[in-house]
Amino acid sequence: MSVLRNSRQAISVSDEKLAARCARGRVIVIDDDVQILAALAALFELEGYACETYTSALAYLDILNFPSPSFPGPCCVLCDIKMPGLSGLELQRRLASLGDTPLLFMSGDSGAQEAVSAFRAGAIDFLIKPIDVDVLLASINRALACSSECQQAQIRRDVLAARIAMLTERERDIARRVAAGQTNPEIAAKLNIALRTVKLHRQRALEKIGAGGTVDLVRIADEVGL
Amino acid sequence: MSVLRNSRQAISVSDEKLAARCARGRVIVIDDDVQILAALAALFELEGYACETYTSALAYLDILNFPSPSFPGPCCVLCDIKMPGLSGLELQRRLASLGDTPLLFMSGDSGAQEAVSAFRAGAIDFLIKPIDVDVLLASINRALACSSECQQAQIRRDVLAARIAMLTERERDIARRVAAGQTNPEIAAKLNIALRTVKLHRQRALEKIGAGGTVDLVRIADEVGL
DNA sequence: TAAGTAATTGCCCTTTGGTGCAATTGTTTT
DNA sequence: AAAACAATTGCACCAAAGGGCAATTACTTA
Repeated sequence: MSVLRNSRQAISVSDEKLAARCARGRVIVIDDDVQILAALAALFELEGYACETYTSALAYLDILNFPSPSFPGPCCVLCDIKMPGLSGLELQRRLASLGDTPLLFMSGDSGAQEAVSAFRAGAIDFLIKPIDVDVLLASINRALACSSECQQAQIRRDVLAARIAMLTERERDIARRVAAGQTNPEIAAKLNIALRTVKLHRQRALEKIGAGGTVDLVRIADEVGL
Repeated sequence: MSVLRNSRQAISVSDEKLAARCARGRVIVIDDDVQILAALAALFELEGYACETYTSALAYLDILNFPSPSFPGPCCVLCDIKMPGLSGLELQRRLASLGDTPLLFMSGDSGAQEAVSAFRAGAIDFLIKPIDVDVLLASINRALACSSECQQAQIRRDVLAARIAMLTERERDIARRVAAGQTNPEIAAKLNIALRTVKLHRQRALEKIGAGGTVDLVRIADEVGL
């Protein structure tokens, strides 16, 4: 039932459907039990999500090393905590430095200690087997919603950061001062340059950043820094 | 060893020391085992924190109902999860609606389920007995630091909210529009009032809010709303 | 009823912000 | 060396922001 997909596969005719599913949400399931993988994959696909399955944490990490073009959309990882090779908690440590994909754990007979470690390290949820389907789906929904938000915010930050990167040193400096509330004459005095020069840099900075006015600039400065 | 303190007690000569301890951090310990309470209280007092102990969740909630003047400072609750009467998780539910005091749980033989429930409901940590003293203190430190941050932010928001509450409807409306980037002439046109009037309200709003300029107003508006 | 508060407006003046036009200088890239 | 980019400045003009002064109107409160 379950189809193992990785992002390296060639573009095929089924990609349209896959893209649609990915847009809704992509669930990455990692478990050494193939039966469970199959069952979960079937469940998630039935719910309209895209699903990728891996039989080990390493297999998943391998895929991540190929920054292949994947369909956009929210994404979360559902991972068994007890697996041969890399355990779930170890995977979590390695993922932490990479991105901000929400991580959910599944556990059979683990004690409280593992759950605590998982949450401390930032896990978004910890599901104890036997897992209720509704609870699982609700949890996955939360995780995907969280991922979606993060991604949107990240995209916005990236766009703005790219624009800010286009500023020259002078422009950035003056934009910073403007965002700090300094007036043009004040800035001119501080930098020992002509008022006209300040105005010019200020204007250029606003243009490059794409801020409609000073008010926008302040918000952008507070959001992504300058 | 441990001294049970509640905020209703009369001001006494030892209050200076207590105030100093509270400023460093106040740990509220709830456990039905008096031995443990005594030991923890001794530990925390030794570390320079103020410590209040309660033998049941209800006893603590009772105290909260008397909004008595307490010394300011960061504060956290360390609570056994398994207690007669109100359990730790039930206490958590009731506290959630009250304030944002960080909550830490202690647990002897609880399963993962309780830890998961605690974290889902926002617990800041979950300590499994036997508890390592260093781990405990580190966790308490995190919680108090968190509390401190929250309190500072809350105070700031309260101050600003109080100022904003002094605005008249007109002033608030115009401040909103200014924060949204509208110019005085635009606002005047929208509201069908004279430019001079807009300027006056704008000026008054900035004064009352205590914003040095438009830049400040934008930040305040984004932080506490208008 | 008198005082106080809030909203309103006009006139006038200064400071800031926003731009166009034109030009100079130094550095970097092709 | 020519072209391109960044920083700089002067002059002039207009729009917007910030206030001072004075006055009117409507509504609420002591």
